Amino acid sequence: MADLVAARRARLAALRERGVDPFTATRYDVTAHAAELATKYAELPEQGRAESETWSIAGRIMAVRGQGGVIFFDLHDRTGRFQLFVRKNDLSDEAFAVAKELERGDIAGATGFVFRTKAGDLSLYVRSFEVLGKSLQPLPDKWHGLQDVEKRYRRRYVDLIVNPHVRDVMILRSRIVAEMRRFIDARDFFEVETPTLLTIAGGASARPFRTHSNALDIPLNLRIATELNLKRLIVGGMERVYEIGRIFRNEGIDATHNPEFTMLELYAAFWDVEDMMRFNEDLMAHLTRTVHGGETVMHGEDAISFATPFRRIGYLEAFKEFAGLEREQLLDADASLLLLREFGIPDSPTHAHALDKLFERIVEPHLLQPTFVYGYPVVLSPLAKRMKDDPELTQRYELFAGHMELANAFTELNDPDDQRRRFELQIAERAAGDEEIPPPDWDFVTALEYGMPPTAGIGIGVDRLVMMLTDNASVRDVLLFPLQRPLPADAREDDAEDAPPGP
RNA sequence: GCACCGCUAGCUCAAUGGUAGAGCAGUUGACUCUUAAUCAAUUGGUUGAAGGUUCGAGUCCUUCGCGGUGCACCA
Repeated sequence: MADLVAARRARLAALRERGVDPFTATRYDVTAHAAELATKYAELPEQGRAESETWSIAGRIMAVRGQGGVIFFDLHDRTGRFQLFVRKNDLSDEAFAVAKELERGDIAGATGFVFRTKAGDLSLYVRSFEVLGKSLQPLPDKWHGLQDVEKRYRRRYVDLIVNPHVRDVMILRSRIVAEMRRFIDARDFFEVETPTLLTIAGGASARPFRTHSNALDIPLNLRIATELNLKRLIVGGMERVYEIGRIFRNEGIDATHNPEFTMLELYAAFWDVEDMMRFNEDLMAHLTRTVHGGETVMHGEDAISFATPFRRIGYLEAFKEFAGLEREQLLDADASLLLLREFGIPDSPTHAHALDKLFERIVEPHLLQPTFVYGYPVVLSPLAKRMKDDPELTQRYELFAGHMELANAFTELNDPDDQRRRFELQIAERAAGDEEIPPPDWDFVTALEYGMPPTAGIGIGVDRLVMMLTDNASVRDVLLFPLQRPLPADAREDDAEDAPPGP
């Protein structure tokens, strides 16, 4: 290890002796990228030379193939690979000597013209080049890349350098979020930013991360949802708002849960849940079409079609269809607890909790193709408006695909008295031992007392959506820097500061 | 939190309880159209950590660390 770094430092010294210091370089005038050149010169004939056009390309050297008087380099930039061809006879002795010092991992820029080699490969015939940076660490195997998942997550930069697929996924994620914004902005929504630091973290059910404000000397929580603040903006008359923001939940970490994740929440005054369902369908279809390139998405072994309209099934109807269960068995708290035993599921502290467990066991396994499940019981939906003709259910749906929950939407409850009663019920549930129920946010009830227009809202888990559209089974593979336990040597901040990585 | 699996050279991987190895990378040399370049030579190890069993441990046992998967948890 130390030897490999020492060898690279020796190369650095050799470059400096020749008057080339890789770390003094500042800017490089890039006039072309690898993929552009490949497209532009795709028709260049065998042995062709486009000498009249000069290009400058820059990136990381990922392979060096010395051949005596000529050297081939594989240069990688953000668009892909391009080969550089350096010939001793066409450079000064000094410049060729510098080229010979370049190694895998170094950053370089090269200027020249495009030609086709005898082997038929497009390459840049290098007239001049510049060393733009030096790599002092050895890169992983050029053929196998970096396989060790722990190292991939801890040193994502190395993963990105050697595993092109990782970069592709992250670029696709960026495009998904961009397309999402474009689609929403075209429908006259305001993008807003609400606080992540809150005295009461409400709007969902999850344990929050706790922190402390020195200035105010008060405890604070990181938000677990953006819901309540966004609805305050609806009360305030902003009518259509959304936020794509980071949410923090102090809970378990597994293939589909990271403590911090990204959620889109969007609210539209004067819409109801049916409007939202159509919006949701159109958004999903738009994303699969523009970003994924087709309506059908592979999910492991399964093909999932996002062609609209999606399947719709009632919440109670689903239980009936998949397990023959009746309304009373679910909506009665005691009966639902009996069902848990029947299905061999551990006891639940609350009715709401029991229904979630039953849904997960009985219904979710059937939800491969995109499906709206609508009409959630009011006990599960403290912020949703009741159905007009069935007040035990709410105007709420969740969208599932690939057995994963992708979206949750409802017509928002805007009756302050009903909202107050539901918060009071939650106090009881919290007291009954469900630590994930947040304390009530009474100011939100006050906001509703000022009057909120009828409104529909939706939450979409961006990470899971990206998982779906990139066929990744783990949320860590769609996050650039998934949370990892620090290594023992780095666990104590003081020690970490005492021992910087040596030269 | 529980169970199982994994951790060996910079990377990818081998090694019945019996001398820790290969390929790539690196180093030295050859080579003016290579592309996993080739050819010749060559360096490199606290086998995640600490104990234990044994004549002898990468291998068996215990504890610990980190990761992965499953379960539990997670509207």
